[in-house]
Amino acid sequence: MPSTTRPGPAIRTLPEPAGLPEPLPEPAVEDLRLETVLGALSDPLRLTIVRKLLLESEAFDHTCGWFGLDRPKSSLTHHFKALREAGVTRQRQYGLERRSHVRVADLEARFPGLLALVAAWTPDES
Amino acid sequence: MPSTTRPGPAIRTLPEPAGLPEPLPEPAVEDLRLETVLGALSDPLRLTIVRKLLLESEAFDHTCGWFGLDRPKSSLTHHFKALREAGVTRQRQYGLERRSHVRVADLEARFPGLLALVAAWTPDES
DNA sequence: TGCTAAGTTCGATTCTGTTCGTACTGTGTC
DNA sequence: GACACAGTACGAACAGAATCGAACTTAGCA
Repeated sequence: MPSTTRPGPAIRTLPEPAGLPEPLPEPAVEDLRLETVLGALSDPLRLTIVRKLLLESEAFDHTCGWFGLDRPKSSLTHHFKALREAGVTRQRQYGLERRSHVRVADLEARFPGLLALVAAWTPDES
Repeated sequence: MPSTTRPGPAIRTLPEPAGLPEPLPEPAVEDLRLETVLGALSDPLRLTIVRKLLLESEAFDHTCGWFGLDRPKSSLTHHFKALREAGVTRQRQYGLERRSHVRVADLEARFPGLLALVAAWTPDES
């Protein structure tokens, strides 16, 4: 049992820099479910996204386009939404763009070590 | 890249106690894929199975029946097979019974910390 | 004002997984 | 030998997820 189970009524956001746009709807830290997060990460494309965010950025948010994924936009919307709704990423709307970053602190608090596995992952080289 | 990528033609089994029945077909350690393992673990019933194996046994193998799962046999066969084919569990045939245990060493070698998350998991209490 | 670009929404299709009934297989026992 | 029992195999029904085209929304800009 995580000791963070009872911080009262679901807090949705974390203290982050400042004056940023509101994050799009996402599960609160204490509502993160292992099975849901694992499900979101059980897809190579989404692993690619999260790993790229972990390794090649972490400065700050990135747009869909930044990833250079060769898929139609509607497919990307789908996957980014899946990641966000599982609680893996946080998305913010900056004008036209929707930028994402990994909820490192939240995930590390609830599932320590999980992100390290994602960072160490390599796509199937077959 | 895992450094264990080229031990020649896939070795299928590990040195275990002795004179045990051959394990049913399973992926070799170096063929374990994160996305596949996560997919296998993204199901509450299978998380229950693996967690129970980790916490309440680890002495040695257990039959399907031992888990006391309230599902038809054909469903259980399906889930146990999914776990085995993903490389999470190893199964051996003992006469009539098919017994399972978690491939702790293999998983720990490839995905360190993952099993700890499963052990810490609790079913949705809603 | 009207274009362009980022991304969404919707809906259709396809794929994959789950669930489970029924029939089957093989071992041990009386 | 015949029965019970653990578990599989097969196949159908269903559910949910992936994929993606097409039409839409909206901010910024010329």
